[in-house]
Amino acid sequence: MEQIPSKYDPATTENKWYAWWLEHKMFKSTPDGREPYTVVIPPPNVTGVLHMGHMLNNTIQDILVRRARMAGKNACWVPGTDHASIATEAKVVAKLAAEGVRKSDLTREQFLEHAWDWTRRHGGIILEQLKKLGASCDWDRTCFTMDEKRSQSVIKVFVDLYNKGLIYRGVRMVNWDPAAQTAISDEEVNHREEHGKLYFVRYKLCPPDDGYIVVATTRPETIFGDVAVCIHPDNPKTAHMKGKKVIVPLVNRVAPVIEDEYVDIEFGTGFLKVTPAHDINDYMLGEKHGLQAIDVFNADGTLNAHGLQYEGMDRFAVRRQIETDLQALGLMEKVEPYTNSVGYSERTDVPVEPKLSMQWFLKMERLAKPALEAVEKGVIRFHPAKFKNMYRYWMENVKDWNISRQLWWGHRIPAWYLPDGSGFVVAETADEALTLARRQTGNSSLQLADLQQDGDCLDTWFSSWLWPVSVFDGIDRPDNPDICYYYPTNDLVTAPEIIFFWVARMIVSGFEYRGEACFRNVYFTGIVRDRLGRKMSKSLGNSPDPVLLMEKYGADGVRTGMLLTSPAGNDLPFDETLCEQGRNFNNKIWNAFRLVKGWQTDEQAQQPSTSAQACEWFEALLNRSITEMNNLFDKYRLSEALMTAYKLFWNEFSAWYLEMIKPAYGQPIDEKTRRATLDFFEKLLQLLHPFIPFITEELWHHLRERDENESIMTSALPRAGSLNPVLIDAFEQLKETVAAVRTVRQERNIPVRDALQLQYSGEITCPELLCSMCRLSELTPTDAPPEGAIRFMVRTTAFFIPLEGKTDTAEELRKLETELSRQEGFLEAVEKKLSNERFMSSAPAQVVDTERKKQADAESRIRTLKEQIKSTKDRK
RNA sequence: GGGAGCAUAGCUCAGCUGGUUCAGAGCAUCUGCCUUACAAGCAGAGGGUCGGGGGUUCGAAUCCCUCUGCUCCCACCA
Repeated sequence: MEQIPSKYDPATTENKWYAWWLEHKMFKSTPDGREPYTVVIPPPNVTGVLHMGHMLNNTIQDILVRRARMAGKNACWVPGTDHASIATEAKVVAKLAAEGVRKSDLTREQFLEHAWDWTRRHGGIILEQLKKLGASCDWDRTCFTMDEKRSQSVIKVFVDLYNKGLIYRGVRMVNWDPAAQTAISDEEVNHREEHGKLYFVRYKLCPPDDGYIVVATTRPETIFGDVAVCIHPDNPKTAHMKGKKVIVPLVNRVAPVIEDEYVDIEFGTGFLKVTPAHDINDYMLGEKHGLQAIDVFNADGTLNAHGLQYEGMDRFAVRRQIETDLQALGLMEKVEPYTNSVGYSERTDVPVEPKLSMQWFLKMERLAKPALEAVEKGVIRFHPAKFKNMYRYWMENVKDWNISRQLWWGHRIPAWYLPDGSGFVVAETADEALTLARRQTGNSSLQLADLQQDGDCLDTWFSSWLWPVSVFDGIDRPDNPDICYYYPTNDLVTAPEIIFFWVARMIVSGFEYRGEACFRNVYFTGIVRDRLGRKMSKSLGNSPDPVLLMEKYGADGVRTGMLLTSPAGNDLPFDETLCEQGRNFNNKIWNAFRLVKGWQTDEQAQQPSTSAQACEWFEALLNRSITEMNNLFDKYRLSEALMTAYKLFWNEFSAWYLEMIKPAYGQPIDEKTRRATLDFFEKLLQLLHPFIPFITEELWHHLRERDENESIMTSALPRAGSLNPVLIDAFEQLKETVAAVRTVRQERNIPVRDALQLQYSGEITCPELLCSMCRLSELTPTDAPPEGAIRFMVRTTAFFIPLEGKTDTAEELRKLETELSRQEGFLEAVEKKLSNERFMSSAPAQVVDTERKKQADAESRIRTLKEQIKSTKDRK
């Protein structure tokens, strides 16, 4: 044993076993006769690096996958990455900019070259990091949302949906990201409260009328797009303006005063400037009243020619300048501080600009129906279930999905415009497009060069929404063996933040392309927060580097740390001390192993009765824990399942069981006990393996001889045998008694090596173990407590330790009397209950029985306490 | 503005359809221990009137109402 160090070193073990698992193709899955268990990874950004959220999410997936594998299922965890079009394109643009190259100077092909280069250079790092974590993905199945198969699936789906009449093109007010220069969906906009200003601007009346009205606005820079001023038809304060015209400042455009109930009478001055091109509500007003929409911005957020002398200036610079200029012109009534919420782009974090543009949309109403129903009816279950409400609300009010993005990095929209703007065709390939175009135009001499493919690409989610189907090539080859076997997948583990972006849409596509739900359960993880409760983020710099954490505490340690405190749907307040706790736990296992491994066996030796009892007890306890863990896993309460195993190993197995059966130093152990112990140890390792795969694999191999290709990974999860609650309770009483004796030793400063005599009055359990665990020289029943003994009670049994001279009578008496009055109070309450007729008549018999038992126990305790007090007093 | 949820020991949480596994767990704290598996440890102990108030009931952490304080989602009044 000397050669086994007392500190477990995870680094070598973890690298060794991961390599071994890969080499032995342990994660590989192919369809067979077993029940499949499928998980698809939420594909991380291909050029991203591992953060704490990934750690949590992937640890959970790995636990579920490993457990399913040990439960005899054919477990398949498909890894992959996402091309993340906006984020990646932004990074590439920034990189080029740093080199002095502007995107606009490059052709699409040249830019994509750079993007692919970037992807190849930074791509897949995150997958390597997942391997450090121990992720048991079938790496041969690694997919990328822009690899050939996935791209083909996306295009095929687009064409299919177009042909079904579900995809259309239209001008809409979209959220424009001036930094990324693309439209983004509503879901990609985050609103933030912001302290800004409310400007009160004078609009002169159109001659012959004289004077002016005051309009309140937060965005004076959009004044160039003003085409009307709107009043509420019933507002007496603005009624005098009905039918009049005003002159928009700076541009001197004549604009009518229109009436609409949309205007809030209470707000501002009652006059609302109408800028249909730059505000979603104004846009609706414009539509309703037949107003022109004048777009005053360029794609990058600078003013265009409509902005007159401000042309080329940034929108925020213009806002400041206009404030000054209007003041100079005497057209600024006043400026007030004002708090309103401003939409920010999730990807680039710049304020979003409402902008009119031509986009592609997917009609969602029909598609959403089966997806809504599946969750409502529980075909797909959410954990925790509270997210059902959110989902329902969104699905019932689902809007058409803007699927086009004005980017190059992504799947290019497979639409080709005909010459002369006479329409377009949608097809999977350019050749098919040409054929279609020729047919549509009746012009058989049409050439590919005459067609112009749409320059936009598809929203990233338009590829990831197919993920559970496309990773098995189920779009292109819907009858292939993989998709038929692995689909529907079982569990999806993801963050609630992307329930609409991704989860809902996957469910939609699953029904549309496979006719059934894409998964059975969705486990929503929480957000990883720091000690102060802040979300961990790159910009705050409050996120520890997961790789460094794993180097410091071992992957097993970090996994334990992450899981110890993260019930589904709850945020995880991360603290490095959790990893420390995880590491300590692994070290505990390591040292328990050192003990067990160090024993010599004596083939001849008889099993002591204490060991026999301990074995019987621990087996019962193990069975109970297995049952508990099964229940917890069924409810996806993984933290609690881990805690159950943690306590079983540390508190029961190490602190009690091993102490009970441990032979004296240097003494051999009997074969029967040794075998039972190894068996328990093995089962404990198996129960723990999904949580801490590395150390359990290592020790499983050391525990006994194994075949070369055997792994704990594919060993069968232990099943629960009989529970024997009576035995477990007997041991609980034993443990309470042992603890009580230990307390006496500590309080009286009695060294462990001094044997004690113990007398008792009442029932005791497991006397032999009590003797050995407490180092008793004598254990005898008595009716007459000895003089001057230390006394304590466990349940209804009184114990006495004769220790002349070691007792403090006054203190003893005080304790006894405190306990007596507590017991009397308790008894009083119970008796009150039992004498209450309404209780007796309405409470169930079982409840009444337990009350009676309580009464009897309390009476017995009181009797004993009184006797003790009397004899203590006598002694005095 | 609309909706959902939460509030239990210093911290993170468990407590299922009201009644001894109802006041729990882990960590932290305190007190002893370097007891040949483990000081990344061992043994023991303390700690909460279950956010406030009211109600239903024989009985409420648990059900109802209300107040307070947090969190999240949706909408986006210029």
